[in-house]
Amino acid sequence: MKFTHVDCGDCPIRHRAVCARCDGDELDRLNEVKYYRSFQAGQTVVWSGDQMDFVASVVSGIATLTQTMEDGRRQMVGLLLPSDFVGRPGRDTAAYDVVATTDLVMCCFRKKPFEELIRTMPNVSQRLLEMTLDELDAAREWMLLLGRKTAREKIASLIAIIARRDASLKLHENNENVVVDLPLTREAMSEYLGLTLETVSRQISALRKDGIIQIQGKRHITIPAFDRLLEEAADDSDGGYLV
Amino acid sequence: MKFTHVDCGDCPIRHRAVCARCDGDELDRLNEVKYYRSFQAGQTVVWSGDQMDFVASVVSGIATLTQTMEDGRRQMVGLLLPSDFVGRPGRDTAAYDVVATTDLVMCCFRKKPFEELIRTMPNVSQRLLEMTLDELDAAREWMLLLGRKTAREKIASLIAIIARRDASLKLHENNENVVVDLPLTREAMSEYLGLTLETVSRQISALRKDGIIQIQGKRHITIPAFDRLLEEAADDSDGGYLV
DNA sequence: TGCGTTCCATGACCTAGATCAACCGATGAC
DNA sequence: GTCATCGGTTGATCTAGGTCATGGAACGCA
Repeated sequence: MKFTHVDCGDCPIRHRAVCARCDGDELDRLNEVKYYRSFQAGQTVVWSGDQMDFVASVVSGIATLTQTMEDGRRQMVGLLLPSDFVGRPGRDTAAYDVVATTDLVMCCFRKKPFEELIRTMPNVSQRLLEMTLDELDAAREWMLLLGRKTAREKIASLIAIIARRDASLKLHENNENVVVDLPLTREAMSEYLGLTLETVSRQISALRKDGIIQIQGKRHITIPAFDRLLEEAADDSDGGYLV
Repeated sequence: MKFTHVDCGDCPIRHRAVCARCDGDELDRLNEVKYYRSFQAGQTVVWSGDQMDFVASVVSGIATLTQTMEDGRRQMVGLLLPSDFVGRPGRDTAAYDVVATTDLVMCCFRKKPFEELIRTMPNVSQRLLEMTLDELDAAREWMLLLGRKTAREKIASLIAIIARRDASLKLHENNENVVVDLPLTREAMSEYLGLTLETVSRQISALRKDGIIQIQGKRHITIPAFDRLLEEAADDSDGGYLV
């Protein structure tokens, strides 16, 4: 068994997802059940409770997983950035609303045959286990945020999380003047953080007034000193620094 | 390859954990790296950041996973009941404090050889994937609770969750007079729910005054009508009913 | 028998964040 | 060119839950 790092067939990105360690034969089998789908910003990929006959990884764009209560209260429970994986082998209805917040391209795998591949390709099931464990860690970090952080800390944490995720693409010298484009509306942020959108808006303004962040337009943020943002986030996780 | 449901060697329970589908040979290999550990109530299994050279499943008793911030704020991120699994293949330091809240017996597997078994025994890695996905679902339900539920709803949800978990052992006719023994102190409940222990105490009193629950002693609870508790919990998940 | 300690309940008060409301600029349809 | 909509900001006010403080029951222990 070869262990090579290769792209997933003709996917435009090197998936963190399902095939990082598969060899040629295995990729052929994955490719057989693979197809692409595109969604426009705002479009719903699936509604909670609906049939979901595929699993997928994000190629480009951003999507959210959201839970809704009967009276309309909403809580985001997952944020899908490029290379993230959605879908649950072994379940055939979606447990959450999946919504594209920007234009979105997903690399989908038909569920039934994919489940068969998991059974017969240990590389795929191990990769999936690793990714799921990572997501569980992220969910638990998020639980700390929801349960114990103040509004200001929540905002600072969110900005730091997003900055870290797309920082892997860019280079920053000395963690100064890090630039982020928020991919979420104030409302989506409030659903992420368990706040109202007014509180989100106010706290962003407060961070700006205190010089922690600078804002150009509504979504474009410059962070003069990333360390100071992390202090505001009360973020003692060691993965604190970019790059 | 046989697929049989067997106990894990001489474990006193049928693990939901790692070996539900393994056959004789595979169980032998699991047994080679297996050992038991007991802990007293209150004892710490591992501290966050410490070496953790095993993974384990709970045989009896209850343990909690908790994250602590630098200033002492604490958030529980996992509640381990019998048959639950702890430990992260592929990491060698614990990410959370693991504390026994009652006397606890764990069935441990030495990490290094266990990781090897995952690589070579697809049954084990698939079982682990299923369990991790279940935990991720639970974590996301928990996020909804932390982010959007009121104190009263949080308490009702917690009681319902615990009732459901140990209800699988007992029989209830018609979901009436369900009995639960809370395995947690008021403080531990507050760490679970993202509240203070005073609020927990007050809300439990309120549910008692409103006839949703009855209390004998401090921890023993009778639920006259489980449906009414679920309404209080604002719990629209379909797994709502016992049994 | 008295004395800590642990766990829990409840009262008095305060504050962070929710709620309600007004307003602004950009965009796009007709 | 006007009007409606969407995303965002900010102000005024309210309240759920936090904070601080007191007391009480159960338990172990010398």
